[in-house]
Amino acid sequence: MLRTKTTRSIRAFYGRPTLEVCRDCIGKYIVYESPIGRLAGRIVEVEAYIGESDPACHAATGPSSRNRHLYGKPGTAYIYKIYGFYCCLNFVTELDGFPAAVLLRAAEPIEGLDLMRSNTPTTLSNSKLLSGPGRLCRSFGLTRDQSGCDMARRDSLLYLEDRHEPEPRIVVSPRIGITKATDRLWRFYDSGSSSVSGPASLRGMRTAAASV
DNA sequence: TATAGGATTGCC
DNA sequence: GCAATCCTATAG
Repeated sequence: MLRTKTTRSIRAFYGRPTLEVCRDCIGKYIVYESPIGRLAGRIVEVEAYIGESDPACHAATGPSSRNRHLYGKPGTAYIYKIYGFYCCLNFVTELDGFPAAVLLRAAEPIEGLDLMRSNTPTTLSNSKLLSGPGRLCRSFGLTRDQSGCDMARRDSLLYLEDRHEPEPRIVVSPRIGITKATDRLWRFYDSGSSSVSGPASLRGMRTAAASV
């Protein structure tokens, strides 16, 4: 990653096994050069959704108008609306045509906190502005209008950035908020971050942290 | 065309 | 604990 590299090499970052991409995302930055200014957050929690054989993946029932971006090139943003209120941001992984993605669930606000607050009237503390997939999109001002954008392009307004910081302590757990395939340990988070989403019982250090 | 439910959040 | 609110998938 990412900005100093070519579109081809950025594409290669996304075009790998989803669980590897998940692990590599923790501690990286999600940046959005939004209409009202530059926003950035340090990613602390993601989940993997992998293929039509994953019952919890939106591609579980095959291609449709809703999930078509999942079948696009790695690095493609896939943003959908949930519960009629919120949006969730994913980016596509693996091979072009294979439906898999990483869901961004939480980040620590780094740049543009005032802009985030202007996007979302809220009483949340700073550390919680991007804590949860709905909050992340709301504070960033991301909607389905940005779905399908190519985050691997060097001129993309939405992209990942590597600030070459030490790798954080990464913990894995079952995915949360779903009812199917809850046995898969496809959620990854930085156990040292106060911005991880979910109840406290799902944010702490685990002794049985598996590796990818 | 009708209806059920969802990768959530915030307030009662 | 539950309502809010809308889009999609599925059934009729």
